[in-house]
Amino acid sequence: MSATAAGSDRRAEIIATGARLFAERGIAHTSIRDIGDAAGILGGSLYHHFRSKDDLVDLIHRGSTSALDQLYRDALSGTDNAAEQFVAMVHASFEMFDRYPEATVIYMNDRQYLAARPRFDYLRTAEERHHKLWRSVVVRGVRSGVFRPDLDAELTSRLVQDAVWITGRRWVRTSRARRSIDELAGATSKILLGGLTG
Amino acid sequence: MSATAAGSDRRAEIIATGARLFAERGIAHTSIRDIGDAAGILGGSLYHHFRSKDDLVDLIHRGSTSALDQLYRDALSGTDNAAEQFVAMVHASFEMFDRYPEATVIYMNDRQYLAARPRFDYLRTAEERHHKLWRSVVVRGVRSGVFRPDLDAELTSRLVQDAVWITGRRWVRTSRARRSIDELAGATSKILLGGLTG
DNA sequence: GTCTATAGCCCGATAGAC
DNA sequence: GTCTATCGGGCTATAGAC
Repeated sequence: MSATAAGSDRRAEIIATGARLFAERGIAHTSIRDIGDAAGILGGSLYHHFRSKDDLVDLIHRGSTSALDQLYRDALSGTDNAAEQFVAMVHASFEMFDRYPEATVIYMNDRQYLAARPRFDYLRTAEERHHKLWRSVVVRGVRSGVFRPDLDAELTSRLVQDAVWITGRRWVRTSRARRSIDELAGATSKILLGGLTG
Repeated sequence: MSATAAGSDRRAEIIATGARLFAERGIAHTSIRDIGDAAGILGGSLYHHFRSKDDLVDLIHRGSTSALDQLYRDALSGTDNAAEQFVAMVHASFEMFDRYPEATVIYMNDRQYLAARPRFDYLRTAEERHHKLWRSVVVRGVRSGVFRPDLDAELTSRLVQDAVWITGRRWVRTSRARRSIDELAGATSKILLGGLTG
């Protein structure tokens, strides 16, 4: 249906505009009118395409969490060695940052906005689901003797997960053009892995 | 003067209430009326104590940056060994998180709010000033052979500074009672330092 | 599908009584 | 020093014309 297709194009364009502005200025500081202005449409008219501002926020994040689930699954299934799994998890994370840069930045910057709304609970549960994976790699590494025996699994896994995400945010915002994700993932995993094996 | 002293007490009480609410819910999501309710006063009456909401935000952060300057100065002056300086910098950071927990959390969560207002430029310049210190330790460590030679100074120093702060935020919010700052700083610096010397 | 126009709400801040 | 009362403005979202 051509009407639907044309509608989808406009819709996709507006989603992209909203994602860009939300990532640049934050959700709370970007009004519906701002998005309308940037998309060449009046604020009120956006409600023909979306039911609410949060629907738009939701559309930006839908897909990214399940994509990361799949990337982490692949990262863990390739090997049984904890150090190799760790490096693969770092690379998988940066692959996601590269595919969903706006969702990455918005999630990092607007945690409080998202946490205050029950409809975005799926983002928090995804983070906890992924933390269990990071934690399992740390525990396996300690048990198998690949990582140092004195690591606190909870502290270590939180630290590496947080460090990878915050490095990803910085990269998306400041140096995406200058440095490839493989370079960055390699340098990041080398530092963090050295701390676990050292 | 007793009137001034009594006024200062009330003022300090309101600052503490504002700091708590800003840290819990975020600045944008905490209204003047919210602070008034929590302090047992009407919103409008707060303007007898402060000129604006941002004045209150400012009072919460004033002092913490210069205190951190001093802590870092002391950390660096104690030794010339880069590894020891690194551990001292981590400890200094957590000392600051312990002394100014609300300022720490607000700074981490409301970066966008603060970055959008010129009056809070001093927070960003402080972060850059402190980053130069982290970077100098990394560079000194590489040059003196204490750290691995292949470290990218910019990436590494950003990573450790970010990782320390985000770990501090998590600690302030979730486990301040359960774990002392010395324990946490020790575990954190051990992991990060291992990545630099590994 | 986009427009005009506005309802309804919350916000920061102010004026003046007590 | 706190109150009552309110101004002026921005916001999300809606109703109905075109």
